[in-house]
Amino acid sequence: MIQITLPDGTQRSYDKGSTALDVALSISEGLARNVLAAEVNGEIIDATRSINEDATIKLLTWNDEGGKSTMWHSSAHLMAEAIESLYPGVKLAIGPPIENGFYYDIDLGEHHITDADLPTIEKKMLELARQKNEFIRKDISKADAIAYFKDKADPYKLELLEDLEDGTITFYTQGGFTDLCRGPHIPNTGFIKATKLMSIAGAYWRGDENREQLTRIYGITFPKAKELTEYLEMLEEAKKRDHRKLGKELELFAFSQKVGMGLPLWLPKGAELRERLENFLRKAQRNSGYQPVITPHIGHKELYVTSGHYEKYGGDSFRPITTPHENEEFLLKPMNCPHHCEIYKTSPKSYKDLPVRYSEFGTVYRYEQSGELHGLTRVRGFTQDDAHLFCMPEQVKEEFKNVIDLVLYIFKTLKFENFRAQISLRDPNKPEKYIGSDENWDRAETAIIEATQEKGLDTVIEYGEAAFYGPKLDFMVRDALNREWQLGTIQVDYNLPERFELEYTGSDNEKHRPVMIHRAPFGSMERFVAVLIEHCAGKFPLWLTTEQFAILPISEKHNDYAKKVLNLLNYSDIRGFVDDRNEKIGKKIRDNELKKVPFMLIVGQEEEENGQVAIRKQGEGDIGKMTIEEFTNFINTEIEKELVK
RNA sequence: GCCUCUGUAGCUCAGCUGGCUAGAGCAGCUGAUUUGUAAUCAGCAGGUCGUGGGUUCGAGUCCCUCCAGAGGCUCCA
Repeated sequence: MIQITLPDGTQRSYDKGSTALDVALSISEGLARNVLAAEVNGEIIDATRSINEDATIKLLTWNDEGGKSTMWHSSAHLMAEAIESLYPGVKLAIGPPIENGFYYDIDLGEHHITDADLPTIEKKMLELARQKNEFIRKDISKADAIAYFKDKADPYKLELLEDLEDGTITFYTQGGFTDLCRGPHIPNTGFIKATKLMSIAGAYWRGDENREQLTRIYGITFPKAKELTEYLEMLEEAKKRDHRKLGKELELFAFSQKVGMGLPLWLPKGAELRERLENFLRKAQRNSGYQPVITPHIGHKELYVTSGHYEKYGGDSFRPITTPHENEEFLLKPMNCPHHCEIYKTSPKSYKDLPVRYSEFGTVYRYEQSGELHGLTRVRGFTQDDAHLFCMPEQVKEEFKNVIDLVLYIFKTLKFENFRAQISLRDPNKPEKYIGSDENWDRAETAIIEATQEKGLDTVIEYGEAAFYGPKLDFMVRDALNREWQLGTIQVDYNLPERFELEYTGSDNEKHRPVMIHRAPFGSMERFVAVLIEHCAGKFPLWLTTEQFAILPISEKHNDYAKKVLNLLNYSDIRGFVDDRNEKIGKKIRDNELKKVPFMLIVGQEEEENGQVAIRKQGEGDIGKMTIEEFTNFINTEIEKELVK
């Protein structure tokens, strides 16, 4: 007999060789029907494998990550089986589960698969799934495994086998399909009730662009058809929120081939939105002791040779610009920090001057491969909400805390409630990778950790993720659809103060080297606006949006009254316009709803007679009549509610 | 950069296996209408079918080049 401990702590005895499925069955039949795999002593294995020793086990169902990934791994095998039967002779590479589903990399040889073929494969998969074929695990010797794949002439599996040790190799078979696989798998294919193959992509064998390009097919499966429908609906929702789509519809930004790809053009409404965001941060920064600076868009090549950026990035960057006669070389500014270092050097600094905080909305240009470009999130020219803080080593912690406050203030105001902070530290085993003294690194790393703790931040520590010049703290934000984006960043830098020979005079009258902190709460205005658009689905907070209200006259007779109302409201510093098109009221309402204007003020005879406006809230409908003054107070209160003190 | 797919009017799209002067809706312009909570009606205008080449009696449609966009390009049996 063996002792099995369940997650709630209860212990039960079972015959030696019992399976997780047996355990589930002894608890309830319903549970047994849903068990996909089991975590036994921390390792995920087949629910059908014998357990021969005392163990702590957790039964994994669709509700567990481990259950999902097992199901998707098995789905990859199922897809491979379907493809192999439809396209004989294909060579299989790898087929793992991923965050949302699975993929399989396949060398199709003579065959060619396009999107139009995917439904056929899906159909075949479901047909095979309905056979409820069991996944059968089998230990196999390396020699036999090699023989098997030599027979199949599959070079990829043979290459994988090279790295495996005899005695640890297993095959899994379901129906007529056998694959080299570590497992685990679900008990049988019958669990797979719904499947959708998402896309076809190219992928290099082992991610190496010098090797064979394989065809990768992405897919996802579900135990219930309804869940697939819900998943597809979620994707539709994501599409509706896509900032590229909304950016076009709401006339926020555009791209032009003539201007160049990856170079965004901010349209009037987008520019106004961005300006408001910038001013919001400017104000917060002024209150936190930052000083504005402005630097040019290009800089002498020497500047970047000094900073080290030229050596590191020069080859993968835009080529230098040269002056016509002297042949002096200038670079498009890839970063603002070297310029700020030169500003620091314009006057001698005393310890009494520190910290010095220079801020700039600095536009930088970086070459990105054409395939990497994506809407506003990945561009070649963008504006960082950059600042560089120069301080004494012992001030690092305090400065970090101040920056964290600023970042949290911004996130709170814009309602990014789901975020996570990642601390990136040195790789303790590779000290040679980093510049700066151990003492300073220790101090800075401790400072970051303490600062985040004191601010009550939920953080993850990643060792070896620090830049060579210093540790950092990054903020990853989840948008309304649970997708994660890196936005704000705070980085300690020992490198640039050294390279630019920055100094300050200490209280001991000696020269010392300051520490530099780079920080950007938004990251870049472009990326931030993109994430913001997707986060709020284009319905910006009232304080930020360009058109807070639209006044809709019922007929042209009321245009004059509408303009009078507009003047009064403009006078109170709220923004809007009169929709005086010769259209019926229903049409005006529809158009302004689609433009996501937060409030519509409908004015007709009644309102004109009583000095009122009829308010309609975007997405909600009629909310009653108010006088101009009442509306002014109402909207100001709404704005007030949004802003964080 | 590489792979798969896509590229028709400002926007969203139709145009089947190659065959009359390339269509629709929205947006635009002109006019009528004077409107009460998600699309008033009529007329007009708008396209070198991404680009360049090729096949053909004939190309938006087939083939190749290039350009741009979308999804991908080790989450390792």
